[in-house]
Amino acid sequence: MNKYGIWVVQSITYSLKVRNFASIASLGRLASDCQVKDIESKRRWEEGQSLDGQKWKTLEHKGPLFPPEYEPLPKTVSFYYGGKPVRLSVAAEEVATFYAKMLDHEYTSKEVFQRNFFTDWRKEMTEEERGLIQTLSKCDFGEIHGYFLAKAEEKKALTKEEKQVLKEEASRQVEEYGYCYLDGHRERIGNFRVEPPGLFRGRGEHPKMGKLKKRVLPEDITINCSKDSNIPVPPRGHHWKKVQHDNAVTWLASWVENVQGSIKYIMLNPSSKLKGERDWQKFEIARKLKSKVDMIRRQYRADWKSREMKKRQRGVAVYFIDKLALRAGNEKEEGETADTVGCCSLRVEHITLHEKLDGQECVVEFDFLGKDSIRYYNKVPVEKREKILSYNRANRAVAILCNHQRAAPKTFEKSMQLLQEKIALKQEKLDEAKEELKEARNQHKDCSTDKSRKLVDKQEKSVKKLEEQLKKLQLQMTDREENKVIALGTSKLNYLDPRISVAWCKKFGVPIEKIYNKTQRDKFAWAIDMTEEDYQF
DNA sequence: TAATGCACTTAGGACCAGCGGC
DNA sequence: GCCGCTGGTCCTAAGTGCATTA
Repeated sequence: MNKYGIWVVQSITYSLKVRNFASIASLGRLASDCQVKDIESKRRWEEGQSLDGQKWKTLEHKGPLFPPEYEPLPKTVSFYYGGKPVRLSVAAEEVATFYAKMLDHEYTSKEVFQRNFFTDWRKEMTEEERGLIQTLSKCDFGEIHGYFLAKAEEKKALTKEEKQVLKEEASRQVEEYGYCYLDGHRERIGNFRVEPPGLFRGRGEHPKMGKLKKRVLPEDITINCSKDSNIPVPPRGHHWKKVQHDNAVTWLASWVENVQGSIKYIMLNPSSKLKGERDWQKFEIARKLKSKVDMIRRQYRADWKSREMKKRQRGVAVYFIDKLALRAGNEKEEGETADTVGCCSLRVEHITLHEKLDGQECVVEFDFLGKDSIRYYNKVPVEKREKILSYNRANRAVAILCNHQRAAPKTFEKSMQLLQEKIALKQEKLDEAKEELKEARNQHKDCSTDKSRKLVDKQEKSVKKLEEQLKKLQLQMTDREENKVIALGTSKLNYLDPRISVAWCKKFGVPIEKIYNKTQRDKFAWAIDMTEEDYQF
């Protein structure tokens, strides 16, 4: 991700946390209303918080729990190829059962899923099997599928006592493997089981759906624990990939999964001290952000007027994150995951700009797939900027490129001062109008009549009008400031193809008089006459 | 400085137990 | 007793972002 992206991403994290201010504040009130029952337990969260990145002093656990070995199918259950029963090798049969178990799922109807499964399945076959089984459509997993359905039914039909035995066995496993000792506290582990083999189920249109998730062996697993603790014992006949004692991390065991090459971790349960502390810190950051958010909002608004395109883009990105709580949108490797985006990775096709939509002006329509391929669809009215400013910026960019500079006009400071006074006056009027509107609304609420309704309408219009006038003056000020030492005339008259300007005016409904004076219109009469809005340079 | 690695959080969906209605 | 609904838990994919490396 580029520097701009990283800055945005950091800002985003904080602004997303702002979303939680209301709930955090209410929780805070709730907490203060309650008696603190257990000061000891509070201390527990605060004790030993290390500033040097150490996450624990002692860590002891039993290692992860492995899924059961594959149990071959009974002789009576067969896989069929081209209508004939075929006895598969254990490795190929196991992968076939993964597919058979999923037959009811929509996944198996998807071409990508089928292709990935078949490719990976063939890798597990013997030479002889590979020679025989060449087409998925000739494969019949029906009997295997039926076998597993029957097994599920059998499980359902177990007696109460039999179910109790299974439950007790599960509890025993949790007791044995589901806890660790961290700094002397017995803590629940979040996921103490190694993920079982199966077929990868990505979300959305994932290019790797159906690929074989291989069985994880002790030899794949790195154990993390205290040096002086009882080191977890690997299953008989196996050994760990590595045993390390890194207290800068919180995980107990890890391995690399084969489908995406990412690292999987065994970590603590959210109820643990470690996770609780981090959660607490997260909300503390959000609290700090609360005092900065006004400044951030002022900053991104100021950035919209920046001469640098990067800053303007950043300003818009942060504005949308703030307004819509979009995710940051990191870069992703193409073809490796589903095509999903966030704020910074949005593409042109995800956005439609409407001058008017559903009675509102300047509406941005978002339509994209976000995290987990969940569709985001939203129509958002945004703050309007004067189009003339955009034109002048383009003009200015050329002038800067060509170094068309000028001395600041002698009257510049004075005229800016006047403009500032005008803005202040307008702001005052706007404030007054808002007060009057508030008053009118209150009166209408107390005693609702036609007259009071009309008064509210009138005041609303007045506020809107003043807001627009104020915005216009502010834009004028920005434009003048940016133009202070730039001579636009030369580039406008000599370097900018007037047809581009004319087409732009036509496309966006900007009167040509706004950009060309009488002399310029005469000079460019040919362009005004011949150019349509779709003109391409 | 960009790319990559690593560690962590977030979040959707599967699964399961409990419950009420029929 | 069966069935469907609901809510909680578990599982793991899919994000984010800091740290490290090239």
